[in-house]
Amino acid sequence: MARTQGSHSGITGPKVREAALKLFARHGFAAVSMRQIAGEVGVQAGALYNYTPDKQTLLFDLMQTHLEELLAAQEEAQAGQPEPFAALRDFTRFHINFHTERPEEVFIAYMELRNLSDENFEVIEKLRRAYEGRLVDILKRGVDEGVFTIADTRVAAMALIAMLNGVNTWFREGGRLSLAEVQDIYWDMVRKAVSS
Amino acid sequence: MARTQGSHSGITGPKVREAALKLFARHGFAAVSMRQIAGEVGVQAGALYNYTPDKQTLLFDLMQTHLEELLAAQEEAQAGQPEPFAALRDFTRFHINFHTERPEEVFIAYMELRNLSDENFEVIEKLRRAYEGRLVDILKRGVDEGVFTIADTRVAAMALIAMLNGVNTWFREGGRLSLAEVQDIYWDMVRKAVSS
DNA sequence: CGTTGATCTGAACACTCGTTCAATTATGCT
DNA sequence: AGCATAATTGAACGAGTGTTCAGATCAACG
Repeated sequence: MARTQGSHSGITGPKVREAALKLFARHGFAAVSMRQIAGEVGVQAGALYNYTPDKQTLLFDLMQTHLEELLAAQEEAQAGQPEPFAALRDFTRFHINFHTERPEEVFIAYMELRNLSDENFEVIEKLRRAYEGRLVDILKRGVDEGVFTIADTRVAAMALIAMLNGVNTWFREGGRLSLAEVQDIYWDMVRKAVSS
Repeated sequence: MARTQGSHSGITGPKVREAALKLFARHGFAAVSMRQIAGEVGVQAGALYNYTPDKQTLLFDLMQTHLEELLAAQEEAQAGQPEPFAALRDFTRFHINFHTERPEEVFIAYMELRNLSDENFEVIEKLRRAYEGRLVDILKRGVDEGVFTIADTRVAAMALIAMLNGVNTWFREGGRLSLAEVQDIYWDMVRKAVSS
């Protein structure tokens, strides 16, 4: 056997990314073999190399795509909100919404940084910092306009993002709280944390 | 060659744990081989099995020791502080202090949970929840006494711990901010987040 | 000083790993 | 219908995996 019936890069390609995403998130990059990914796709290991030059690049592509989508979505959600208070509220809700919708991507993007090569790490780190910068900008504007009271803008941004990321460790759709309730609870804490 | 000069379980034992700690934190459990650990200790791989029944137990022991020390240290730091406000302040400072002092242990305890067997995971998870419970208790007392205003105690505890854990991702001794300054900045945010 | 038990080596076992590639078959265009 | 090319197989490569264990050597105690 060689080329199989119905095989098409437009079908197998996404399948490979989905399988890698699922398995990397569940077991970790280093613990997942190319043969496992191939098995999940329904193909032999060799076939994966039509879709990625190597295992590491497969991981990198997943991370890069995720972070670029994050930045694009955030830009759209925030589009032209000049008021710092409303901007921070929107950022909080957007962050929770986007991250709970993509638990696997988020998990990988935070857990597998050390499995990236130096060059790949730099690219990802730059994207991560860009997102962080969006929040820093909002906080700075709020401080300038006297709306927020913050001891250290940079630290506050890190603290708030860490807090919001925490949602992913426990939130499950259909649990005790709805997503809207969670968003309200966190916005309440964020709001108070930057108030006087 | 066989037994080497100066070899002693009282020396090699701790060396093995230190090497495993360092390497697991740096490269991840799955990416570190027993031969690498042995190399770091200055011994052949087989000798490690005088100190652990297998690789997984080595990881488990590191996590368990860390969490038990965390619980013990927290208990001492908090000893008989009845006032919720002061208790929360002490908890915040203690948490930051303890975690920045042990970045490797903390990193492993959060990143390598999925490499634990089911039974080992349960043990670690119970310890983690016990620590979380300490904060929940403080928050509940504060709410009962009317000192804190919190929408959801459980969620607030998760959010605050996530926020405090975030310190470890960026704080470096000798950087722009001293540990005391960081503690003050975070306490300020924690305090406001649970206020009315 | 001799002996016992603790400690380590070095080789071996049975797999698994990421990656490559010639051969083979299906698809899509002319 | 014929042909180029896209997609996949299956075997192979060399290297590395956790773990076991007989045999060798050292430390400590009587």
